[in-house]
Amino acid sequence: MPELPEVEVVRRGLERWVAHRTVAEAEVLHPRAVRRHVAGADDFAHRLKGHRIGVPSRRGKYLWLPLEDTDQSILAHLGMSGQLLVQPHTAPDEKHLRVRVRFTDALDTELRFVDQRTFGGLSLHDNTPDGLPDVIAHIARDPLDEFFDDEAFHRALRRKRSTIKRALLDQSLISGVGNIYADEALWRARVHYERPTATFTRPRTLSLLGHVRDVMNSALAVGGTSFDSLYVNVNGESGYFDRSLDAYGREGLPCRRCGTTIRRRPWMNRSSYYCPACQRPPRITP
DNA sequence: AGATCGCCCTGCTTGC
DNA sequence: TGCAAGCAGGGCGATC
Repeated sequence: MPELPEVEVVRRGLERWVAHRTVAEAEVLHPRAVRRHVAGADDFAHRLKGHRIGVPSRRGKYLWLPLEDTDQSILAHLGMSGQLLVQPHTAPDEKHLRVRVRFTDALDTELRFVDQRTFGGLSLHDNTPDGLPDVIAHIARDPLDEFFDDEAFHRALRRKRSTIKRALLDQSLISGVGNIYADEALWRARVHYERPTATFTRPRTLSLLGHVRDVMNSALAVGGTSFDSLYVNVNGESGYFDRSLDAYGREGLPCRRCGTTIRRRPWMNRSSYYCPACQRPPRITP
């Protein structure tokens, strides 16, 4: 499941292998992969043709490739299973290949969007004056963004009548955090996933943000080592970092801090993993 | 109007 | 053994 660290690894790969190349031709093999491009697959392909790719950017789990000499960008979201791969022309088509982009230069590689579950996709959008695609203007800055405002995040938490994990997954409050890194950061911060956001003190918020950043930076460091010149990204899963997870996916295993058995609880049609001793449930108020 | 729910999608795993 | 249910889950539109 690509979250911020995995998407950043992809962005870096694109910067190295795709930036500054000119599109010769784009081919959409599955219309659902470009469903956010309202004008349709043919329009998407047509508009890419002949344009040079700029330096890729990222916010949260979204990344985009500016089209030079236009005021537009190719927006990409990997969803659950999406991959952006740089492959030799001769590599056989992947089973779930959705979009192919060929370039005008003599390099023997092309860009491929491969996505089994098709939750992800590519689309073309106008940029806002800030240079980000207009359709993601509502996505908050992510915790690795130098302009992320910790104080504003704390105030937003205090205003909300919600619980902390919902807030961490709310991409309009803080972006880039998914189910895995939410559980990991909460475990590190010793906070239960259902703690009401209104109970957060400033030190607790800042501590949690610190753990969010720590776990993402650790994952990013490991993701970098799995980089391969053929593959722009990792493998679409958690990369090598899954070996370092302390909570997510560890139901029935001992907490690495206190030895108590890690629990899994159904939550919002997914799962929350936590240590019942380190992460005490909030007191129920009548 | 903010919070919550349901749907989209496929392949692997689990259980009867 | 075979089939079906369960599970993975981000984001967005609909609903309360």
